Amino acid sequence: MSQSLERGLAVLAQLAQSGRPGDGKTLDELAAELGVHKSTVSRLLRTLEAGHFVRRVNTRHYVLGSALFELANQSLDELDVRRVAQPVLVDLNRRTGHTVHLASLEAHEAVCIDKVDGRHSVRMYSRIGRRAPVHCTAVGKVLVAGQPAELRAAIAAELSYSRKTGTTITDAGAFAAELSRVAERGYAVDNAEHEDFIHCVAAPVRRGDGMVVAAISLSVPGVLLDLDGLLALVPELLAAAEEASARSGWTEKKTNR
Amino acid sequence: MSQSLERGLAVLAQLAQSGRPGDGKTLDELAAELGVHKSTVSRLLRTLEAGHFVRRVNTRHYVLGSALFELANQSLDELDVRRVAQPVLVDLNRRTGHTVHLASLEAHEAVCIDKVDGRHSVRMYSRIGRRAPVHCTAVGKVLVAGQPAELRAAIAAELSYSRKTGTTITDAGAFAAELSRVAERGYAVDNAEHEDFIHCVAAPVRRGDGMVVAAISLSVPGVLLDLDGLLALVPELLAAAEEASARSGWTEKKTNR
DNA sequence: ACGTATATTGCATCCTATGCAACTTGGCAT
DNA sequence: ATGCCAAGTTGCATAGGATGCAATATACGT
Repeated sequence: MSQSLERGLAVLAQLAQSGRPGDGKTLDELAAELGVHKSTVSRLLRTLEAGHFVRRVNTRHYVLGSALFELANQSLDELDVRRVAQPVLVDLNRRTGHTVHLASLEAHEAVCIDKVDGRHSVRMYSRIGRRAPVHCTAVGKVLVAGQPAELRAAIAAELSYSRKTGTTITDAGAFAAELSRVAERGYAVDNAEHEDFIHCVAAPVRRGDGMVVAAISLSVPGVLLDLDGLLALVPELLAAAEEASARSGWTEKKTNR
Repeated sequence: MSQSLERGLAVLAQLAQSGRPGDGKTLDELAAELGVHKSTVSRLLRTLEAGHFVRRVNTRHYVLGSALFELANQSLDELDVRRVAQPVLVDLNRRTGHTVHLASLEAHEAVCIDKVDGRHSVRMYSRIGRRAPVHCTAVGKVLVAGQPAELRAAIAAELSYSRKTGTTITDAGAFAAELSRVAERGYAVDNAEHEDFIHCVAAPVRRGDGMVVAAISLSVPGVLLDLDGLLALVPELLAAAEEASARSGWTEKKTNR
């Protein structure tokens, strides 16, 4: 393990949590937060600045720099499924007015790779790049349900099933049963299992060989639309997921599951 | 300067240029490209993987991971000017059908911080996070023209005025004259100075105290719309920039320039 | 099952990263 | 304009981490 690389990445993570957007952090603040000497932080910042990962906004404050944005966006833009799905997400958002996500599986977590905010100003956990647990999110259930049996078992064995709300699934048996329901009806539901008061439904996006490579979801707080109201939107969600799948090369007659 | 941090960042940069989207690179490939031993790369990857900056897509290939996307997007989302300007960009894009950018100044370069693609499928240099020279881009000219005289002079002195196309400004005197024109008419033009066949117009976005903090641009290839056609859209661009400025707290009567 | 390619790890060594202290620079109050 | 103090930078000695090599382990293709 590379200690100074770890420290450099920790500097980036601290700068991302500035709390004072645009203002950044001073060298002394970073040193205190990371528990290393300010001369060490000064040298790390020098390296990060040279590579445009960090920049100084005045003599005293540091913020994240454009190299980070460029690497991240370049990589996201190259994700085929994200590119082909984007017009579908925008359209679903336009028609329903609610927050739409696209997520993919990374090891045993769901990662948000695109997001279109709903008409209403709603604060949610999700953010592009952010990982979420698969046992209690609609996208997570869809992604795991869509993997080969062996991989599903391996993932299920690795999960910690931590409780997030009163309705969270907290054991492997209940999770397996839920995955069966997801496979059977072709979509998943998150009944405020991950975040209190937030309901989601998600459906799979397949690529040419039928494999589930992403999940599209609709998320909405219960105060705006109750669960029954959200379930009424499932046909539109399924249609959007099929459209995104078609654009990824999938045709329905290939489905064997 | 921190050598192993530099190497770790170089790994990230190499992975961003995979050339085979989604497929990633092997340990041996990275070692060859970076000129270091594969055991060194193995340890760097171990550290990057632990922090989710990198992930393995099978036993042999590495791709950029979600931590990068999360840091980048978290930070971009916190940029006030980007957040308030976004609906304005989307609206300008809807009304004109062309590619709209939002850029800010980072040292003596323009950085794209938001982008809405035009209706036509057009390949352009710009990408969120990517830096561009200020002497031959419309956003660059607007950003520099909008800085205090002392900073303008310092920036102008630092530029290398490298030629990009047949119409690029290549000396300081011509650049200063161009900045005067920009200040006088309130917008800038890029007459294929940065990229052949691509024309742009840009206008300033101000914050509450009148400082220019960003620039909005409209970009279009000459085959879709000639320069005269693009100039006819300047009133809509100016209106959009004023709307974005208003949302950033600027009111017109504060302008002294 | 076997051969080969690729990845990982133990180890010795070199060299880098570190903290400390001194020095420099910048901001602020007077 | 000046002085004081806070913050940032740098020289240096040292500790320890990063490195490459070689051996070993793992994975893939036939």
